[in-house]
Amino acid sequence: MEWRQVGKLKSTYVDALPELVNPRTGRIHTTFNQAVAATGRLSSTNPNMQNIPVRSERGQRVRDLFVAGGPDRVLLSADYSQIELRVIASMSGDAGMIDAFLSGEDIHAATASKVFGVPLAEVSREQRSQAKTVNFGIIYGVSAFGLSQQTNLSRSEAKEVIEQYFATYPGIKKYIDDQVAAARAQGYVETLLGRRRYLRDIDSRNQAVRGHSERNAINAPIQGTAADIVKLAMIRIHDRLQREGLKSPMILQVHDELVFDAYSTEVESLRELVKAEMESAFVLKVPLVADTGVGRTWLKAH
DNA sequence: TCAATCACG
DNA sequence: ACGTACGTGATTGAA
Repeated sequence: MEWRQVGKLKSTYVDALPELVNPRTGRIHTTFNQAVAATGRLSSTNPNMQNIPVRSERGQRVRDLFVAGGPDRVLLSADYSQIELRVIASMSGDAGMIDAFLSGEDIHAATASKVFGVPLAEVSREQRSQAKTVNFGIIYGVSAFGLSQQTNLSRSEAKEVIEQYFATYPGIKKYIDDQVAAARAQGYVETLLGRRRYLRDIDSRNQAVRGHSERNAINAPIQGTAADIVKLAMIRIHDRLQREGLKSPMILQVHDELVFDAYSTEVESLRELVKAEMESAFVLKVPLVADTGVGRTWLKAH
């Protein structure tokens, strides 16, 4: 497994990326596709700059190779905190999840506290980790089987955790049922901004095919609304950079993160501008929060 | 050309 | 009885 990890990093990144450096600019120039992903996300090719390693230690050494454009510059990274969970909280109107975000709670710990019925301060690492897995799973339409595969919970335990989750956040259960019903009635679901995903297999007699379509009905409005919001923020940031005469370019989008090649002289005003535009790009029933970081490398900007 | 694998959010 | 968590792109090796 270690051999495979090293081989992946070498062939896909260490060997391939230097070949893609433009001799004129000395930089790598990706292409962003705006009409590929079914949810409205961007995708990135030749090379894919949205899957640069970061999770493993060896992966972090690769990400550390991406540097600012000159000695007078730094990379500024700004990323949305929990944007998809905030979107489902808002779209579903679930009072408990909305309250958790309004109070600025650690959403995974808050979920664990409610689902497992323990005080917030007594949530164990294991409980928080399981709650985090459920929170992510819910966005994808996970089943008890899927959750049991993803955790060390048995199937029956996973079933109970999901039931407790829906008892804690009844609005989320309703959101899921409503989106699947909307897909059946209309043949599509849509984001808060009206982007549609058509689901032609929603009535399939093949339950695996139909199940896939139902999970798309659950997930697409969430992932798609988040994508819409990020795009709005990008447009507004670009406008303000131009209007206010800032010269630091926006160079990357990684779904919930924007990266800028910032001139050191501009970095503080840029940071304020970017954070403000990301957090006000669209008004939900919960706050949008964007965290920023600055560093000489992409890794260190986090 | 395709499936399997693995990198990311 | 059946199938089982969303969205992508690049590389590899076999057909």
